[in-house]
Amino acid sequence: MNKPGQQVISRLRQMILSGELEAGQRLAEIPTAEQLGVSRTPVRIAFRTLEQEGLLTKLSGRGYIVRQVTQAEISGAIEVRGVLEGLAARQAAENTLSKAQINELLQLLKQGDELFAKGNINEQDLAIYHDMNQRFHQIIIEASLNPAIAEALSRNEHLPFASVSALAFDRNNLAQEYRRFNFAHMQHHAVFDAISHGQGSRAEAIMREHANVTHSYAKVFSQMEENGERMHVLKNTGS
Amino acid sequence: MNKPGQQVISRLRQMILSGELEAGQRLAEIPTAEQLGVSRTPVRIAFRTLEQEGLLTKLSGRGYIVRQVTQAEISGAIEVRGVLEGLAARQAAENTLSKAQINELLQLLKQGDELFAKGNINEQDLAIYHDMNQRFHQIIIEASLNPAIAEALSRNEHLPFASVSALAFDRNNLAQEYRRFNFAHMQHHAVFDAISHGQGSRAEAIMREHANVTHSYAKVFSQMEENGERMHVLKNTGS
DNA sequence: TTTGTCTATATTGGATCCAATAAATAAAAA
DNA sequence: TTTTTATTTATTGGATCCAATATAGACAAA
Repeated sequence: MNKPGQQVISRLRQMILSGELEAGQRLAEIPTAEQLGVSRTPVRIAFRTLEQEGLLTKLSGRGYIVRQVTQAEISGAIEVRGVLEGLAARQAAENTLSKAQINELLQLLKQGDELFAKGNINEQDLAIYHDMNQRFHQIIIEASLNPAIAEALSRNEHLPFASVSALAFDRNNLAQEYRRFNFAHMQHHAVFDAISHGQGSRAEAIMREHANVTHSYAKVFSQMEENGERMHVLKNTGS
Repeated sequence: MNKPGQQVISRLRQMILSGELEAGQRLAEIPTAEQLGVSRTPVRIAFRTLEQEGLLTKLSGRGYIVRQVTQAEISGAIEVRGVLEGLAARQAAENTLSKAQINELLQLLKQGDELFAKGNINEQDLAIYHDMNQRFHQIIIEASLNPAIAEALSRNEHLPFASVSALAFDRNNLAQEYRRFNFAHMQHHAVFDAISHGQGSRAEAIMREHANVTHSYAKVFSQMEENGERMHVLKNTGS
């Protein structure tokens, strides 16, 4: 539970995902152990774990380095996410949603509708949308009854935009964000409709296109960061 | 390189993949360390590594257990493989194959053609086909220029049939296997043709169906094993 | 015979130490 | 001044030990 080993893994993962440990930074066992106040053993195990998660790269004799993430890597991961979530939607359509799943999806869709019914959106709304969005996607993945999808998606959790829980928005242009997320939410409706009617190909196509919206946004994000502008990313950074 | 740690990981992985350590079997640090002639430290790290690879499941106070693999898990993983390799073929079609890639693919296609030109097939031929098949798929994944695909596929390497390098055949019915692999190889031709002509959707559809051939075969495999019949699986078991 | 409690055993997680290896720095030679 | 060699420092991998925790077995009571 609260053993130092698990805490070391979680802490380091959080430090990497939050940017506290920047890409390119070198980490070694002894200094890290001192910094975290533990012996080397849990740090050694944490490093290997995070290496396997794709967050660290091992140097040959000088510790580990926080992985640089390339734009091509992010772009490719969004494509992978698109096909995997598309497959999840297809398989969910081929299965029968449970009553509980239907009810929860309807509840989430209604929750989203209420956000957009106001005609505008603020950051608090977007945090709510984020949670609703995440749960909506999770249910579909669960409804696929295919553990390999969640497994394959888990490899993207550390990449900006490619994580199923990631949500990026431009805080300086909330009117545009309102329209964009409203569109995305209407895609949620369409996916649910397709799944409910057992329309696998339709569900898959919508869900793949749903991920492509993130794709174009990742490019805008890169340009804004080059221009020194800031974009806000909402995602989970916990273990 | 040949440090005990790496050897322990490789050795255990091989023992699991070969069936020497059977699904459901329990492993603990101390007896395993004794058996392999090392201290507990590399065994501890190996267990965690293999847990992250999906080969072991941790018990709460009694070591690890070799993971049981369900038929649904295999089936789902083959689906995932289909969409990922389909995406790879699509992206390869959207990129430009290098001269070297084209030449190697042509060489591999020719090699396969020669196998089938004889009008029959034996186990030695199938071993050659296996290597040719594996390399063919690898090139397409490389040509996609999308590292996330290989990354996501790597999660399936331990599952029967879902690994890109797996090739199953019924050694008691080589005439049927001849026809089946001939068909699969003609799909290779079709995929190459689609990619060469930049036909992304066509390439993706063929490749997805190509994986589905494995799908139906995995079901036949289950029935044969229940009937006590043996089916031969060619795949890589190395690290 | 069954259930509860206590004890013994098995097992893991972490700390510490030692040896091997890699990298950085200093000193010597060209 | 530059290059090569030697030395020092940093770092990792593995071994061993200790403490904590979980599990199994033995024993007593109902």
